[in-house]
Amino acid sequence: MNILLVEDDPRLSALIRRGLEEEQLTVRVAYDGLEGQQLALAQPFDLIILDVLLPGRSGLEVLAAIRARDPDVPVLMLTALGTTTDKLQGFGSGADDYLVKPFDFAELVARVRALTRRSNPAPKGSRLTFADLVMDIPSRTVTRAGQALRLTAREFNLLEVLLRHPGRVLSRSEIAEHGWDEAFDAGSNVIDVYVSYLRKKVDHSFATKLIHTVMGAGYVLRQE
Amino acid sequence: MNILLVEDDPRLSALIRRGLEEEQLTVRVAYDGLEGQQLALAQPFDLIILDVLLPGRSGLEVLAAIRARDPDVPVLMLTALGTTTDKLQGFGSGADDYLVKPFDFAELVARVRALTRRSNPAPKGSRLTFADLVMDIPSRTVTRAGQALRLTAREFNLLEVLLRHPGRVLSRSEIAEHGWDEAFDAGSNVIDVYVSYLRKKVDHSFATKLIHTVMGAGYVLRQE
DNA sequence: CTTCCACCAGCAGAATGTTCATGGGCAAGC
DNA sequence: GCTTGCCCATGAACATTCTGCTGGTGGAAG
Repeated sequence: MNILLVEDDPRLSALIRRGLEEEQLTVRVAYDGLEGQQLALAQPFDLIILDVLLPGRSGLEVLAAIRARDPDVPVLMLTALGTTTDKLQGFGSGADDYLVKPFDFAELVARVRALTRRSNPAPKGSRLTFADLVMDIPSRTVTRAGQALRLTAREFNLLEVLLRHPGRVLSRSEIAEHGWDEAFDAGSNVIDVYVSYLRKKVDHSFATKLIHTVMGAGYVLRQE
Repeated sequence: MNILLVEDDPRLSALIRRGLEEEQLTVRVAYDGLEGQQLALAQPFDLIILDVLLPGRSGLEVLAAIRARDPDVPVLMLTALGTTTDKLQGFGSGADDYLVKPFDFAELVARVRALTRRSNPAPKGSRLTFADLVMDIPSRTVTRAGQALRLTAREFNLLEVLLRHPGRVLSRSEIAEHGWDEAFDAGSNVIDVYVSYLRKKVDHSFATKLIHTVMGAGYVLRQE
């Protein structure tokens, strides 16, 4: 995880850098606004921590320049200016969070984590979960409430399709597209049959059912 | 933009609700933890504002339950507990932001905006709303005032047609075109019957009616 | 103000459509 | 040859959709 820290106070920037590196984050430091802006525009970062009061070019100007080019990168403003007006200016320029000095270092880390969490969609494709249902793709195992389920290949594929679109109603043809190979007879009831098999293994021995049918539409993975 | 506010203090929740509604946001309020959790799991929100100290079930427990199901929805914790330990607990449970009471209302709005800004690549056209009626297309769910409605396929189609042309009077043949397939007997009263079904589910148990008849012309979705 | 009539609401039951569960055929792997 | 997984066909159970009808409503004409 790559972080850009723009902070002119060398003592503070060193402190923050060291702390973040202990959290397994990679930190690049810029000591004035211009340098920060150039770095931010030159390479992609996962997060930018930006002081407001900077020599050369204010943090707000830098933020505006960054947002013009990249509206998505998370930016955390970090400054001694704590009035609501200051905060509104920061958010107004496109900041995602605003932390007032002096701050507790643990809180900074927590906010950094919160901002970066979403941008890095956890090792996706390796594990899908819904409620107490857990599917591990590499090992092709599925458990519900910790109890292992023995699924056949088709059943596994079908459940995978459902797990990739939780809460969304999937029509039979959508399911067929993802879980069956090209040739698929629309007049067949294979999908119904496999949903039935799946239910027997996934839902039958549990109180809360997860697989639901929506008449005239298809099937959904839904709680309740 | 749909927001769920979980806050037991009626004065404060009314205040926040009013303020957010002035910002063109739709707000649903829950007054205890259990209600909040049920709502959060029952329908998709763009943002959840969660008090920590709640009767029934603490905000942290509610957050954990939400995160188990939906790791993506932005959650802003809002509480009087302002120590770093409290904040860390909040972030640790999966909060995206943490605001300590008393707070400046403008800052809350700014943080709400910051959190919802990004999350909006919501496939447009995926949700239709009118007054307190919300239709979510992917999950094929419809709620009024947060309460789920069970609609059949036809009823759903019909309501969708109405929701796509709010305030416009739709003739029977226009409705038939969109909600029924080609072959449609003009001499039939099917549409009247389905409007009747819809009314029973959408309007009957609410004071303000949304579906209105325009004699000699058709039907219209209108408030008042 | 009353009458009339096209129009509409709502019901009940028939017709239709959809889904579920099952048994059995077939093919592949052991 | 036996087991296992995959698929099809069938009918029963169920949910939905439609039709036909009765009674009610509202507005224009008298």
